[in-house]
Order: sequence, then C-alpha cells, then structure tokens
Amino acid sequence: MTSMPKPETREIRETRPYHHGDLRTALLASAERTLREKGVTSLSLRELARDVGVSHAAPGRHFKDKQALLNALAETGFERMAEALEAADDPALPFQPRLTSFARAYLGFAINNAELLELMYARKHEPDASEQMTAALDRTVGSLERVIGAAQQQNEIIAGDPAQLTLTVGAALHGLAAFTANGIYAPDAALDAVEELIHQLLHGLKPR
Amino acid sequence: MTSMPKPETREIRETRPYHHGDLRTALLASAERTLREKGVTSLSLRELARDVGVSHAAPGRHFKDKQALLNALAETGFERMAEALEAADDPALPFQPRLTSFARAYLGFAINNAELLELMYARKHEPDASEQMTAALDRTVGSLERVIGAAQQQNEIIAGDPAQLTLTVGAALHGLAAFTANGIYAPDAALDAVEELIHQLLHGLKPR
DNA sequence: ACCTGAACACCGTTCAAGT
DNA sequence: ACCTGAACACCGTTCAAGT
Repeated sequence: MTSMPKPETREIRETRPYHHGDLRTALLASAERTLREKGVTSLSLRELARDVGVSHAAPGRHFKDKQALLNALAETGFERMAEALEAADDPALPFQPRLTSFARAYLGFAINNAELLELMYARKHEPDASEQMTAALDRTVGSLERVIGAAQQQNEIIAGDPAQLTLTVGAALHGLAAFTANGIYAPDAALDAVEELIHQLLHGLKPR
Repeated sequence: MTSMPKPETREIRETRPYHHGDLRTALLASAERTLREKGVTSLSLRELARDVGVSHAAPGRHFKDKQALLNALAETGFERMAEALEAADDPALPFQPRLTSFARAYLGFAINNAELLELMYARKHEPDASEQMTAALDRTVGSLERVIGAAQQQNEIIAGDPAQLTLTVGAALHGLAAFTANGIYAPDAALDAVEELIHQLLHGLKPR
C-alpha cells in the first residue's frame, strides 16, 4: 500500500513511463469522448491536456493545430464508419435487403455518432483534406458502389452510370442520416422510414 | 473638406446617432459576411464589434450569447431559403419540371450559402431551437410537401403518405445539397446530376 | 434604453528550457 | 524524442458606470 503510483489520471490505467506511452492516441480518445458528451464547441486543447494529465503545450507536439486534431478525429470517424459498413454488408443477399441493411448500418452510425458525423462532413478540411480522409470517404462510397454494381450485374436494377446511381442512392441515404444526426428526425422515426424509402427508390414515384 | 465626419466605419454610410441606429441588424449583416468569407471558426464577437464600430460589450445587449447570434443567423438563413424556394416555385408546371426547378433552387442556395447552410443544420440549437427557426424549417418542408401533394392530386405520382414521400424526395435533395455544400461534389457536377437524379426518383431503380 | 471600460477566467500557439 | 512553464495575443461574459 506504500509505493503505489499516483491514482490513474483518467483514461490511463497503466503506470505511465513519464513520457506518456502514446499521447496522440490518448488525446484522440479523450477528444472523442468530450465531443460525444459536450459537443465540438466545448472541446478545448487545454482541457484535453488536463484530462489526459499533460501540460497544455504537450498536444502541440502531436497536432500542429486544433484543426489538425479535429481532422484526425474526423479521419478515424470515416475509418470506423467504413469498417462498420463493410462488416454489415452481406454480398449474398439480394439487392433490396442488402441495400436496406447497408442503409440501417449507415443510419445507425449517424445516430450513435451524431457529433462526430457533423465533424466528418464539416466544410473545414478544404485545401488538402489530409488525403487519408478522402481515402476513407472513398472507401465508404466504394462500399455503396459495390452494392449497386453487383445489383446491376444481376439485372436487379437498371443499367447506366454506376456513379450516378450511387449518387442518387447515396444522397437519399445521407439526407436521411443528416436529418437524423441533427435532430430534425427522431432516430426511431428514421429507422422506421428506411424500408419505405428504399422501396420508393426502387419502384419510383410514378404510378404503376 | 474641414468638418467631415470620420470616414465611414465599415458598413455604415449614415452618420450614426451615437446610439447606432440598429446594432442588431448591423451585427447580423457583418456576421454573415465574415461567415461567408472566413468561416464560422473565425467568427468572434469582439472582432464583429470592431467591424461595426462599437465596444466589445455592446453585442451582449442584443444577443445573450455567441450561440444566440449564431442561432439568429441560422434563422435568417432559413427564412431567406424559404423565400427563395417559394419564389422559384411555379404551381402551373407539371410535376417533373416543377420538382426540378425546386431542386435547382435548393441546390443554388446551398452552393451560394455553403457555410450558412452548415450553420442552419448544425446540431447546436437543441433544447428550444428558438421556435422561429423550426417555423422557418417547416416552411421549407411545407414548400416541398405542397409540390408533392399537388402531384398526387393530379395522379402524376403514387398515392400514399405525403410525409413519407416528402421525406424520400427531401432526403435525396438534401443529401445532394449537403455533398455540394461541404465540397464532396463540385457545384457544376451537382447541378448536372439533378435532372438524372429526379428522373431516377420518378422511375425507380428497378428495370422496366 | 443603449453603450462603454475595466475586469475575470479562459483560450490557442510559440519557444526556450528541461528530462 | 518528448514534455514543461512562461509568455503573448486573443477570446466570451459580466457588471458597474456613463450618456
């Protein structure tokens, strides 16, 4: 009971080597928690440093900027989303149920990561966009494009530019996810509407 | 040349009565300019006060909070958008061209007010949402719902819950607008895609 | 009624210096 | 290589006091 290290300083359970095992990762983890609990507005580098138990200047070693930290956060968001979508995809399914489960996975991510989603699609990362981030976005789009492409090959949906079809379907899914993430639509209502939305996408609004 | 008032302090061309005609309006106008030119991140109440030529504490008289200023900005955005959509709507048109011009108007607003749009749909205004704001949003949704309802009455589109149809169409349009506003899709590409997107909404993805 | 000036507690960022 | 402490210039918000 005598020579214990100081009580764990928050997220860290290991006795840290006084050069803090992996500060970068710890900062990102803590940032995401704060983002989820208190929103971007109340995300400060100094408080983050406090939460993680380092000096306020320490984050500067790992992120040149506050924006760089936010970009990194968005990046991990896209990666996790891409993984969730790929994990949820069952290529053996026929088109309609396959797309439905894709849509539910996307909507689920939006519901459970609303603030993060806003950050991911925020119009900040303009000049360079960090490359890794666009890569992760492309991975997401690619997922949907694959679902669409497969359906075309099976003649389950019309032929035509896959990119345009992906845009139409993607826009509808993203619009629903956005409405949900920002509180216009309640999560349950959105999930309930998915099936009908997809039905309408498949069959069109024209009578017959 | 001797007794001129000091050169105009930015937006104000009148010699101001030293209690500043309408500070609230001036702040909102200046804020929107800054938003458009430099983004939300670099929007500070103090700089705003400087731009408009008042003390840094003056804005506090008109907006209890920085967030209150942003809410007001979003509110005017929704109102201007609702007006633009109503102005662009021609009820005499058949459904497809009518919806196309509605979509173009929405997309046009998103392109010309990208930062503002992000603010409008930002997940900040949660608790109360200011009432006027949801009213303005409802006005927008109502616009689309009217287009849809009219088409149903003419048997141009299928029967069924107008709210669900509005959601499907609205989600697709909003998704496209969002992709464009945050730079994933170029404005020209988005405008080019509108017609085909609407065609696909009308006719569906299923063959035949 | 509306605005100012000073004050307070907080930021982000930089940079010499420490380990 | 990584972190600290002090320093700088900036915030948002409040509140007595001025007009």
